[in-house]
Amino acid sequence: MEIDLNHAVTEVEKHAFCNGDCDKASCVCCLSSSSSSSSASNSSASPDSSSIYLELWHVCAGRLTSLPKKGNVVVYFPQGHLEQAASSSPFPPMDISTFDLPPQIFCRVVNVQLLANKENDEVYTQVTLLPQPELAGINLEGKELEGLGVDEEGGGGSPTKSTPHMFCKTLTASDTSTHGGFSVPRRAAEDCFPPLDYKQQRPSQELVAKDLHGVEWRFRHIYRGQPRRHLLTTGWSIFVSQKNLVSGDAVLFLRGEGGELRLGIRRAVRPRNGLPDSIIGNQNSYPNVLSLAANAVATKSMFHVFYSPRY
Amino acid sequence: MEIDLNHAVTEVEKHAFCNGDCDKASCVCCLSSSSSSSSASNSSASPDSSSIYLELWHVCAGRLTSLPKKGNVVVYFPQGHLEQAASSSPFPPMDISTFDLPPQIFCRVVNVQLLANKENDEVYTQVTLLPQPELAGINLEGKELEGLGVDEEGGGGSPTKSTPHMFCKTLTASDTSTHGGFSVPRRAAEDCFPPLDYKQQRPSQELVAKDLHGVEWRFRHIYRGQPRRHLLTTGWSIFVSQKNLVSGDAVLFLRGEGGELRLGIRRAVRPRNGLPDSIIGNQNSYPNVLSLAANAVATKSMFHVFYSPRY
DNA sequence: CTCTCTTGTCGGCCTTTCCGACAATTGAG
DNA sequence: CTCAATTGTCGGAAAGGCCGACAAGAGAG
Repeated sequence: MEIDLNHAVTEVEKHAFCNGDCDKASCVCCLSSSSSSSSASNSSASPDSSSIYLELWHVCAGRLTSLPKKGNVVVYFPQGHLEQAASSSPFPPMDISTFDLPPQIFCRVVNVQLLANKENDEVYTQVTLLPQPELAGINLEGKELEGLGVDEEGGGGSPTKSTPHMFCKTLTASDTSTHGGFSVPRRAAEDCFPPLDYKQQRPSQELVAKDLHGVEWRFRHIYRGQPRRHLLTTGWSIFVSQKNLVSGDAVLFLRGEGGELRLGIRRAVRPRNGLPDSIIGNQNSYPNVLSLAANAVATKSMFHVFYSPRY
Repeated sequence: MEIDLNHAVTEVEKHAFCNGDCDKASCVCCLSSSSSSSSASNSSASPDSSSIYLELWHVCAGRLTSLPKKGNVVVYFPQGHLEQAASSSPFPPMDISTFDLPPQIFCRVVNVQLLANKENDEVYTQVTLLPQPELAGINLEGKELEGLGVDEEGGGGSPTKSTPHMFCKTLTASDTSTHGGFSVPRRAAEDCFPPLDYKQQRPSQELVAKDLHGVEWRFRHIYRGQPRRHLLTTGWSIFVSQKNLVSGDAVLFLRGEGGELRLGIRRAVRPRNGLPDSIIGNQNSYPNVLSLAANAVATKSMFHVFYSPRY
């Protein structure tokens, strides 16, 4: 499973392209297609295709996430998709009979792109499906998939054991207040950050970590206080304010093989305000969602399904 | 002169490439070749090829700078180049007779690239010369050029009249202290910045200006105090610290036709510490400087001369 | 010269941010 | 339970940074 997923995404990045959907949402393909040009000191946006990025995506998505496998045949349920879209849409419910669609559509998974919303760092996937009308009559056993992203193998998709050094901490009031910095759990700091010289009185270093968009964040990591503990000071408050973090949200750090750091966020589940808070909701909502599928079936072409693993 | 130079640089950017010399120095070609991919919120590095960039370069270089014209024939003086290189080199002087070079080498100017050092924003040029052995005997009148960058037309190279809205201010102690912001000369603000609504008590706006590397800097521009004056507050101190500015250095702003702002710096001449403080010094210094020219003469191929207009 | 306009520097004050003190909490045994 | 390790929150202090006051300096007439 892990290997397959990695392959799938590597393919995506090789044939990188950017469609209209990328207008507001930052997508991996766009960013990784930016060349290796030397970038300015306070900017950087070119996540590599290393496995640590995939791991970061999965960790941000939550460990329970599983994804459809590229190349597999899945079943797309228009009704299910419509209901899901309706739940986050401001428009009144629509009648599925408007579209001349069968209740189940067999599709091959052509592509699975791991993406992240540029506005709020929400992770999501774009699944590219190609209808397979010749399979319309077969038995469902084994190869089925719900409309949105339940993998055949159940919950086996998170790359737990290939992420040796990572931690995730729910932010406290002190972490998010402007009064101080971020208190790093001891184990976390020792696992993920370069070691400090504990013989010094207040050993410190600069950490640089990239988020899902390839943006670099810099933090001063210091070991001080009585009792002594690990803290992130300078740079932390900027990160909190730019990402709009509040206590209850979580931040996570990953250390790659080469020692490079990645960081991501996982927001606390907040009461829904009824308005779609991400581009995903809009892309999946009326009147597009089913007409696109219907058109794909009619023309035997591909269509896209967006999927937010966390909802 | 201006038109020729513009053409020259446009050519450079069309056929953008990045050679090994760009390792530490940010060059225009590298940056402008980065595609139009959507960039992250706190990053941007893609200077366009508009004339305002050329103007910024010239203003940073100082108005007295003149440059060789692309397509012209110039005379390269190895001895002069060697002496110039020696003045900023830590190595002991060399004897020019080591190289089997004539005292004057007629060359055609194949290219003139306007570049900026990524580390310290120092402007410089890379002049590409092609030896013209068939001209070795002709008279010098009219078409001569010293080894490093004296144009045939003397000092006519700075685009003064095509830079309608710009200012340059030498920074005061107050401008560079952490205690406050930057006091903008009144004429300068009125010339270069969008007008404020003077009826308000403390009118303000956000200014965004790009430097030579295409990096965006944001400043709060406010008109306040008694007597009232223009100030840059938020964002200014970060600029000062990132650029390592001290009182005596100068900052300059340019407003383009479309209202877009550019800014550059011109450092005060500080006592030389003997060590070359830029990659240029190294590139021009022993043992490369003349052997590259000698090799070009022998193989009838091109060679490069780097030139810092301000020294 | 005088008068006005411009702008450099300063004190005041508020916010941000760094620091250790201390205590609440956690976890091992 | 007891004890030690960990870490959340706080007061204090230093630094950053916004404000107008004031006056030095520049320039016009």
